[in-house]
Amino acid sequence: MDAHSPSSSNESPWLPFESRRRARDEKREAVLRTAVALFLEQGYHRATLNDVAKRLNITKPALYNYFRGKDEILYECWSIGNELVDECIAETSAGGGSGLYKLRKLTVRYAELMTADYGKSLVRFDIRDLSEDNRKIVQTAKRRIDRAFRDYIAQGVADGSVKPCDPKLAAFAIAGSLNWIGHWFQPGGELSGRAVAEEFAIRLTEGIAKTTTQTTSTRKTTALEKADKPPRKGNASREETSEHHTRTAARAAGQSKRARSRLR
Amino acid sequence: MDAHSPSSSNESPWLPFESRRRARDEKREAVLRTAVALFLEQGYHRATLNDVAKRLNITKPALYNYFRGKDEILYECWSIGNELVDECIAETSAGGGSGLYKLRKLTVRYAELMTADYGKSLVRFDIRDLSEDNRKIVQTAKRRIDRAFRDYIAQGVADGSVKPCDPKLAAFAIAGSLNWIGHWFQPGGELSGRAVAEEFAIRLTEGIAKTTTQTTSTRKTTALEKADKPPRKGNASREETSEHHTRTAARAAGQSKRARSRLR
DNA sequence: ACTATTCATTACCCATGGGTAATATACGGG
DNA sequence: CCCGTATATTACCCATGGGTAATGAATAGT
Repeated sequence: MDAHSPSSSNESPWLPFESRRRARDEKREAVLRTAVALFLEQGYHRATLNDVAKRLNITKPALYNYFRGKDEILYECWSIGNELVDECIAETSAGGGSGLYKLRKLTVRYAELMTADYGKSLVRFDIRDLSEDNRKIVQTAKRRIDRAFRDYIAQGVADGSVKPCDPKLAAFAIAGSLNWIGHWFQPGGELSGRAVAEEFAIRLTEGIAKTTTQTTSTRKTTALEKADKPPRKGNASREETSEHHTRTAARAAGQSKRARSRLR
Repeated sequence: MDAHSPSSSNESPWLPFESRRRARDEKREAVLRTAVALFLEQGYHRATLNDVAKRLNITKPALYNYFRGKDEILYECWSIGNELVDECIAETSAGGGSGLYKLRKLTVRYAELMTADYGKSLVRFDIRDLSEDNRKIVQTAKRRIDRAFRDYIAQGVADGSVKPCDPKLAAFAIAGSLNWIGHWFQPGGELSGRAVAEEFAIRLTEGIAKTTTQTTSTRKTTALEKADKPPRKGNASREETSEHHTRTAARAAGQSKRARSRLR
């Protein structure tokens, strides 16, 4: 599994340190994966830190090596989900296309996020369980997501791909329906997350689209095929911020910007 | 306020008893009104029974004269909301009309419910906070609501008022959007509950309706005007079950069927 | 080998809050 | 006038669970 055995004594003295740091981050993420799953299946208040620890084969105080407290764990779970959404928005905004095209693209991706744990955490967790500071961050982020939907709709109205409507209410209607997926979707059902996402993307946007899509429900192509401007796909401006851990003595310092690894 | 002063000694010995019972029910409902408001604004777990009592100018143990415990209060709040929904469904099913008409009727009413406290309790409260028995009741009721949406859609597909689609997914999409209203709507905003309901009814059904409604958003007529079969309005089969209190010695017996007074 | 750091454990603290017991007050009926 | 019922209060119990202190076992670096 690990490629760094401590056999060769000198040569690359950084690796042990790096591998330690990596191991630590992996454990941190394991805590979050376990926590988000447990918070979702039992609810934040019913799930105890003992439960989380037990599922990881450790004890409660060990968790405090990685997090300041329960609410910080909650926040970090939410934060991962938020990063995933931010990526969706960034990619959608970066790629071109009509307002309708962007709206559908975001809808598909967002819907699929709602079928996975970290996505669900965005809509199932209660903002009031967070600290004052984190709560403000979350509120701001929520507004940003709402803005994305509204902007795409407004853009679609402007460029003619979307029927004239109130972007605010339309965004509420679409996002609400998507958010609700996070409440009812259970993996293992008859529908895969992807299938639900595709279906919802069509259903939710056909009402306001100028170009009426055929909804025969037996279609097997992607939800985006009919959008009026497929963008050139390829390099989508992968900005890699390469945030570095400044881990010093302070145990479990507030490191809300975790290394951008392939989570989930 | 009360018309029953104890001056005249005999004549109508029932009244004092009746008035006591009425007073009791009013207090019970006052508790529920306060509780639902508090549970919504603070969340069930953060809101304590002391908070509820304090807001009523009483103390915590006094609540136990009316309810067995916190979870029962939660259940009763939910139950009132559920009764309101049941009335909507009953009236909608009783009145005639096409599938689309019924779907829109239910959508409008349900949306408006979501803008009020007892309606919100249907979607904001966590089923896992209830006792085993009550949880089963709630789950059954939720399925019944879902069934209503699906039935109307399927009926619409059958009678040609709704485009062919998967009733299950369409119902999820519509109900999800409506349920989400209970999460974001705050009275006192720029939009009234009724306005939101009307707008959503149009927006959510126009995607699957065969008869495309004009969505100019400057329209001021009701959401139902274009439906293809306005039913004869009038006596809508008011079944009054006339449930009676069997209040005996047992303090706060399980009286999940409260007197059907004008709540809210 | 020696030492410092990391990370986990056991044992504990204690605020919170749902729920109960004992008790006081008001009131209707005989 | 007294009693039973209903309803409220004060004072308390105690299980729960987040969080901490003291401590022990690995491991890296010199």
